Amino acid sequence: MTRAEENYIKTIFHLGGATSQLISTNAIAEEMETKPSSVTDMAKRLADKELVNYVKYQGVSLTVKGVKTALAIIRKHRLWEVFLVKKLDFTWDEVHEVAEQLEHIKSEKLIDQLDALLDFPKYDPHGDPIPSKTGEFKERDKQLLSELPVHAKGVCVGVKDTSSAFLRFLDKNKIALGHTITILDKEDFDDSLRIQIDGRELQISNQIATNLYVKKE
Amino acid sequence: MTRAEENYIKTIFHLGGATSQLISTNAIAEEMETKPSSVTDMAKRLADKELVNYVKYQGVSLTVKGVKTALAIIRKHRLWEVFLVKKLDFTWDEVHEVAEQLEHIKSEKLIDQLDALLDFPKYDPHGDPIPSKTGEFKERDKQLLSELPVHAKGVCVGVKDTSSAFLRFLDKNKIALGHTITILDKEDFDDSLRIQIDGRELQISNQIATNLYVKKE
DNA sequence: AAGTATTTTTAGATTTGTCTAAAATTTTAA
DNA sequence: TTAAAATTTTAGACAAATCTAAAAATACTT
Ligand SMILES: [Mn+2]
Ligand SMILES: [Mn+2]
Ligand SMILES: [Mn+2]
Ligand SMILES: [Mn+2]
Repeated sequence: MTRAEENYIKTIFHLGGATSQLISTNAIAEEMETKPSSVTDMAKRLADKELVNYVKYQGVSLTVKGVKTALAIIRKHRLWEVFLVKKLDFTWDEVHEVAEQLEHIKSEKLIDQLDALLDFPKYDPHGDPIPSKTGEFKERDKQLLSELPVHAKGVCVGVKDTSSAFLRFLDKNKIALGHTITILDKEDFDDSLRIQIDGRELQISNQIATNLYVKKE
Repeated sequence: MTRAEENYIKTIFHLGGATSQLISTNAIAEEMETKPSSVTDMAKRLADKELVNYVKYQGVSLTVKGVKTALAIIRKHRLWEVFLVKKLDFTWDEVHEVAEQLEHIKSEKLIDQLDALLDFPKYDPHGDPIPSKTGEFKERDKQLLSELPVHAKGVCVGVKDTSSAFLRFLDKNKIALGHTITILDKEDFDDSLRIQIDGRELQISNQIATNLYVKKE
């Protein structure tokens, strides 16, 4: 598989998962910052290789083979992200770009040994689950902080927005995965929240609360 | 720089080093298992980018910029090889293929941190020197085992042939870098050697002796 | 249900990197 | 110093991946 093919497969998985729902040419083009005509060309190529089901004018969905491929790439991407943070002192806003390159390295032994070196991590630095070698993959039980009622308590387990800007904002405010958050108050006017985290009190906007995943407890 | 360009630069360095000696189209094609016409095309592209001096019908040599590029790639290749052996339990005959992929990953921080993680190694698993961040690069003081006189003693510091077959042969016979070798006897007929290594006595062919580097002591 | 807007595909072009076959140049050897 | 041999370049083609512009199909709206 070429790098371009792998990137398309990953994007299709990202947009549609393992479902048979057809993903539109336009949606893929948008996500990959390319043109719909390029997507059509690739859709045909991937269909030839039996990685996607392609229905003309309707879109594509991953085949079983396509899903397996996507999970293998995602596994590599997330393991590399863990490596960069745990072993090479990268911050969680720096890892994605490099992992985008490393995920295409072809060596089964490399990824198995990396997994072992990192002690078989279950989640990547952004809280996303790492598929097992055989493609096992379960989303964590989580919800957006904004969905929690007042006085509820939850552990921070992930981020929805993975942009550098958002991640650095969280760093600056010392909000990290693993911390427990209690909702002290909700402002009806703008849906902002007063929260307690790590002994501190903090006022956060709705935009923040709709991009932080917590596990209710 | 594209991956193909990087591979050409690396090959040209491999064949001609930093000298201004012109490397022929044919030699490059042979080394890269491609066709001379493809090499000509690439020679022009690299000349446009001022990475090589290209003299029509004569060959190419690296510019200063080209040498700098080559050393950066070689640095990455060799650091990754050390990583694979030291951190991921690869054997020295398995690393090259994967390092050929990893050497093209673009991230300055990645390679600097890797260097630190490995404790700033000076040599790769095959005894080849690792260029510094600034491109400092000195060949080690070494000679072929076959060039040593009878009764001389030397420390094994590198291999000339880096094929899997040769490296596994050395493993099988417990000949590793760092071991001290004493030449007990030389057979005139076939230039085979009787050597002492690690307390053992061993008979090795001239083919082995002309592919093992030692540092005389 | 027809007409308009949107989406998707096709057709044709471009870039990178490769190839084969033929032409040009250089090297070797009589 | 020519002729033959070897090397190198050119010309033209091809595959992958992309683009633009135009045509075709689908979706929306009145
Ligand atoms: Mn990522
Ligand atoms: Mn991630
Ligand atoms: Mn190598
Ligand atoms: Mn090496």
